[in-house]
Amino acid sequence: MSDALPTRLDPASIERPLYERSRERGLFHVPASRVLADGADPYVIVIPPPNVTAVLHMGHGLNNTVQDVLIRFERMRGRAALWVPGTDHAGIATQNVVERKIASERDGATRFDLGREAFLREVWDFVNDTGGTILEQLEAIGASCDWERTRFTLDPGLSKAVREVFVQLHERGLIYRGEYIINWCPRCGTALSNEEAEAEESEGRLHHLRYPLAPEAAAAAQAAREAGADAIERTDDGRWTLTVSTTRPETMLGDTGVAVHPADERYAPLVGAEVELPLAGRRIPIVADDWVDPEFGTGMVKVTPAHDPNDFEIARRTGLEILNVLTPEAATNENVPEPFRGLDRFDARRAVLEAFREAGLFAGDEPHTHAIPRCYRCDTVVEPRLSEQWFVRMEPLAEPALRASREGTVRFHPDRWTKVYEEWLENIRDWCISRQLWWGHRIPAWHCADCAGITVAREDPDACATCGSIAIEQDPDVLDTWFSSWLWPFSVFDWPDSGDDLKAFYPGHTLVTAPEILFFWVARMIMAGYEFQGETPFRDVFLHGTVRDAKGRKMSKSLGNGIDPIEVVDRFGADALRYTVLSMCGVGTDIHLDHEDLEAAFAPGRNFANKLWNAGRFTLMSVGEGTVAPIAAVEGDLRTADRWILSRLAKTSAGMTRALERFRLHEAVERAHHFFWGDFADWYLELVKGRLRGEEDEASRQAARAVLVHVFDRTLRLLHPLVPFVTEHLWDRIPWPEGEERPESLLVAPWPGGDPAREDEAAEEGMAVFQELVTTVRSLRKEYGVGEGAPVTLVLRGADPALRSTLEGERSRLHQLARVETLEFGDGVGGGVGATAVLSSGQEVFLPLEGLVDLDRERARLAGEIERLEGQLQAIAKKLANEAFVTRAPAEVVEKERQKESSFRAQRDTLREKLAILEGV
RNA sequence: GGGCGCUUAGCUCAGCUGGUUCAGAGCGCCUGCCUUACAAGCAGGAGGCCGGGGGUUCGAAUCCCUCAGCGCCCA
Repeated sequence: MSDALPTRLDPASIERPLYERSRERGLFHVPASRVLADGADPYVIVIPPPNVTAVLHMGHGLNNTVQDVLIRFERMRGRAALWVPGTDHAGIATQNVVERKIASERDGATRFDLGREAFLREVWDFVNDTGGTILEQLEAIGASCDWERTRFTLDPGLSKAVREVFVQLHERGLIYRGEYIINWCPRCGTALSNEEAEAEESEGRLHHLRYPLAPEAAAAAQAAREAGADAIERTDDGRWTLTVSTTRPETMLGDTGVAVHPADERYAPLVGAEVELPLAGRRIPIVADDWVDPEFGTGMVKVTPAHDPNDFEIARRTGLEILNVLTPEAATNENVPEPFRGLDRFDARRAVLEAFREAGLFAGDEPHTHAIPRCYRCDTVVEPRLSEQWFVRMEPLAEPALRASREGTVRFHPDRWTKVYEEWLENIRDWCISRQLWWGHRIPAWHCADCAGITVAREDPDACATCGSIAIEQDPDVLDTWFSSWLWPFSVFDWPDSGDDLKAFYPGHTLVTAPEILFFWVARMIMAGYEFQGETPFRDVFLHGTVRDAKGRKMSKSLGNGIDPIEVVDRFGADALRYTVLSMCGVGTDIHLDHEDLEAAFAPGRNFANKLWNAGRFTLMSVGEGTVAPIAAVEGDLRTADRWILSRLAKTSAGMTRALERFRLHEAVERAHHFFWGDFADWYLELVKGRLRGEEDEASRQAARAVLVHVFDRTLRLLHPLVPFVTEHLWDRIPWPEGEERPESLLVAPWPGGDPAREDEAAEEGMAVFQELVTTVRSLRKEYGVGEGAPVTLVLRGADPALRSTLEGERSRLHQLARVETLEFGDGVGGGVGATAVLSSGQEVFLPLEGLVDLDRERARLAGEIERLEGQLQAIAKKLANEAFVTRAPAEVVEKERQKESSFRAQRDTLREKLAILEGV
């Protein structure tokens, strides 16, 4: 394959075909037999399933790029690397979308107008039409998922798993049904779990309301007042009142009591007395309960058992009545007096406050910042509501999950999430799993009309398990979507059927996700893993940051600050997208991308891919068509530069391996970049140009070709997980060393782990001197405006014989890299007018530039340098004079300081002498 | 209220187990280059009390305490 490559990479023309080819070759697919029969070491990632109706955003882009890097890395390391893709049915979200669609298409029709069956057909049609979109989009960014294993949480197999789990938990007594205060979204019309009700800080008001005490409580009120109860007051008309505070005044319509702390002596006389609840015209008792905080507010709280979880508990303990005053839509219901009936909760709030003002019972209000829970799907303010729901008892499930992190079986990266995870589990609360939706897994429980018994079964029952009646009806509710997601690590492998896939691929290895769903999903998966498989679903949890815009705001549809990854891929290529986000993917840090300037935002990736492309072009062109020898065959002809680049390669390979193993993707990218761009392209390619052109002997040319091919091959392997497309395109075109077997594809070419035997300190030191010399000459030339094309003479003084002979051999390289026309050596410090600098080892670098060098400027420059060195020397002298340092610091550290001192001194002395000479001119 | 994290160049961030000519990278900026792979590039440069204060240590951007500012999670 020697088709000429254009000077610019055109990602659009190469990416898709390469992806299709790899897929067709079956490189993404991992059959269980790879593990069970061939004994390959499995490496398994299950995708965090995106919502089936979602379209790809940058969060997905980052998340899946990270997973793909890990999968490609482990695949190259020879493991059976399996990445299972799929989607989540996303109960509320999907149902909302389809409900809106129906409403707009059919004149405001609701799902109730259609009926359950017809509505579900609509949803399925919608999902079947649009459901595959996001997975196809993943292909565009290069995700090497095993597409033969794509799963959907509503697939028959996964639905079977959900049902099995429900039944098993029910059998174990871990699922129960009961009436409790749950989080209710009045807009979605369903219960939510605690995790789905997201608290949001907001500025509200705390209202103080006066409740009159019943007349017969006057004496008790008097006593309380005397006991220091400031909240007990007498109004102008002689009535006694108490004051309570609330942020939700409308709930007072459902108050059934007022509570004080039992040990609060101020209110002791009032316990048992009654209050005349304003507006409602009811009498409610004052009760004592430990939950009340005497320090907070007045120390008296109104109790609204049907609309507050704490109040509900108080009512249970003290026997207060429970009165529901809101409809499912959060409007006031028939349990409130006529004037307040049928009002939306916020209208009711205003009406109640107004009524209190009119009655003279309003005791003022004040600004109050508090956390208001909102529905995580539609942002509506969640209403605590008394409702009969299904719950999972979580404490027994949490125990092994907690132990897993404490014992290090599951590790979080970054580590600080461990504590967050453990604290959540330590304070675990039961999980409300029923949802009043239609889209999802219907709860496998049947209610009997005759005996009220509930039948929970794996197969749909014909009769009540308790009384045998056939008057049974399935529970109308569906399960929380997360109730299927938490089974994902094994339900994708056909559990509860125990087939080869489960044997081969469970437990998995790495989970890659965002911290937002640590509780929702990650913790629950671990719990389910232990409960149903007896072991953790994965060992490592990598939690990456959030993608934000240039101002640090989270990307969102409503802000319009999102970036469409597909647009990025179309314009700059998947490689550019991947490289860019990876280069910013520091452990635990968010990623900032400017949505208003995609060109700038993705420049790092685009530039890198293009640079690689061009380095590849050059390599392929210069190596040419002839046979290439393996490295071993040219060992005797290797030059310092060859040994140097092989040494750098070895260190880079080892470093990248370590970085990827530790999920330090940003570091892997940085090492790759430094090696490829800084060492390989900037220096090695420049250094071998002449040899490749045949400016030296044939052996040197063949050695250069061999090293170039070898190093470039390994470089492409190292870069492949990061930028899979451009690397594969180039790799396909590399000539292969004679006698070596070419891997089937770059995707499965063995990962270069680093060869310690190739690390070569002598070569690195030699190159360092050469590089310093070149850089110094370039810098001096620039300082005095010697044009880049203009040749110059270099006088190097004080070089030892070894360096001298090395540089003798590099004359042409010095010419090429720094336009050094003539190289002269000398001893001592030279006279003459020109530009001077010193190498770190003290040799004088002198460019005779009569006429170009401004002597005053040169003197000032040298003086400045001398001053800088003096400063360094003083600092070191101080250190070395410190006996504590010399005796207590490790010997090699002290030795290093001594070396630095002698180096600085040599540099300074040379410059001083030079300056003295110039001052005499 | 409880917990966690962050603060290093104009911007976004590295800097691991305290010690390398330790203060770095990318982007941006300045100067010069269309050099036979690459102007999406090359060469050279400017730019920082490592948030403030205190401590531990022979030695602190790095460890500890404290203050300030910002952010996140839980109640």
